[in-house]
Amino acid sequence: MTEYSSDLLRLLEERGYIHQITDPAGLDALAMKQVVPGYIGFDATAPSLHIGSLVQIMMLRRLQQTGHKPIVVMGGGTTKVGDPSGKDESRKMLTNEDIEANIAGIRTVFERLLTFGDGPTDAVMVNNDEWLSQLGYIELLRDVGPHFTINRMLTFDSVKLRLEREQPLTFLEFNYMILQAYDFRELAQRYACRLQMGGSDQWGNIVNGMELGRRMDGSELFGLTTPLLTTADGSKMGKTAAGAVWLNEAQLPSYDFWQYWRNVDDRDVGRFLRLFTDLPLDEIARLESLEGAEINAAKTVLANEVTKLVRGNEAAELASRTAAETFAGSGAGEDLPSLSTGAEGVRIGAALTALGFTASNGEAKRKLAEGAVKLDGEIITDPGHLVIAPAGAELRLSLGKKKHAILRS
RNA sequence: GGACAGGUGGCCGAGUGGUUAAAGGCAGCAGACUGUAAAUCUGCCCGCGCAAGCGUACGCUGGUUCGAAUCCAGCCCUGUCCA
Repeated sequence: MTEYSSDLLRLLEERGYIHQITDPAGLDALAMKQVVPGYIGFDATAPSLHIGSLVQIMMLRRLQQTGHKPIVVMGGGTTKVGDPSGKDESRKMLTNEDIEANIAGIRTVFERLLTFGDGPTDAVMVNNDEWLSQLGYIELLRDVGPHFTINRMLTFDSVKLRLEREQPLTFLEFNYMILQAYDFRELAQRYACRLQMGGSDQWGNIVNGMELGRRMDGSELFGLTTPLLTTADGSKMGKTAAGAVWLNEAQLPSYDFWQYWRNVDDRDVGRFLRLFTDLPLDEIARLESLEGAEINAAKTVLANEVTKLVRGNEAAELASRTAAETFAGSGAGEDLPSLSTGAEGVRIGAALTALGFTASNGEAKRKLAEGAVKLDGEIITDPGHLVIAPAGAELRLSLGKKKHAILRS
């Protein structure tokens, strides 16, 4: 690997963010002599991003940490179209109101991780709907159309895969890459943006944008992608079957967020510490070298640090304390989910479902039969069991080893 | 517009009239073992009901039949080739 002279590329390199750079030497030189405005685009398909986007968010943070300017582009306009990259399924279309609400939700996370403002290295957030919705079709065709050949568009993985798998790819989606290319060019004009970053699946889109900027305005633009983040068992990060690991509290309680990091695969600990925390590298090296059960200490650090960044100090402390009490002692931490049994009590299966531990009463019953359910440490198998928490006292209801809740009257 | 192929449970994929709530795999959950890890083995895996039982389900609508995911008709959707 190349030795970089700029703080930016050195930091990104040593922490494992770099997969490909269009012109490493050129970007390195640029970062040495000026503030580089760089952007990453985010979808506005949900009211929160999930941890699959966290690498990108952290990369903007690194950009700012090394004295450059992060630009967060919310894909309000492109969300209306839908990125076909890496998907076999088309995505459903959203209304303007949905998209607005989603953007407002997503913004909160960025405000924790980046410093916004008007200064030269302050972050800004823009919605690409601002310019995309202004575009006239004829105008777009005339200005941008000549710079794209269908021949080349067909060679991009996002398109090629769909075709090879004989999956539908609509004209609407096919246009996504043009709009994203247009974004880069527009940002270069508006903010003197020189760099677009993204996941490795965005390489084609990024290169298109660079090309478009060069052909239309003669600007020299750069692209940088991160490796596709998979967990050690090979699955894509951020999606569990139980649902995505959301960054916003409203979509996922901080206790669960903390638990996600606490439970990562041993093999992922070092990598994640480098990517998702600000801890110094020598400290990370030490944590990473822990072996056997010792590595649990490193996982706790990981969970604490990431939760602090994304959810704040208070949430991290509470989640961490709750975990210690719940798993080390036999107690029950205050941050556990809780349920009121009322005076009449609740059937134990219904309680499990109400807490979200089981998806249905049927599943709850099966888990009971399997002996997976404990009430205050005692295995309960009777699905008719009525739970009444005595006034002033707490009962601890558990499904398996990891799901715990507090029952109160 | 035409010919052909196809649309099955979260995903992949068998099933071409009855013991089919639907093989098998993946994913997932739980148990054992552990370290709240991985690997391995075991069990579970549509919903409602304490239960007997009931209700839904194989693109949609209708039909044939004692009985349909399976047969027939129309429609919708997707792909391939042709115009």
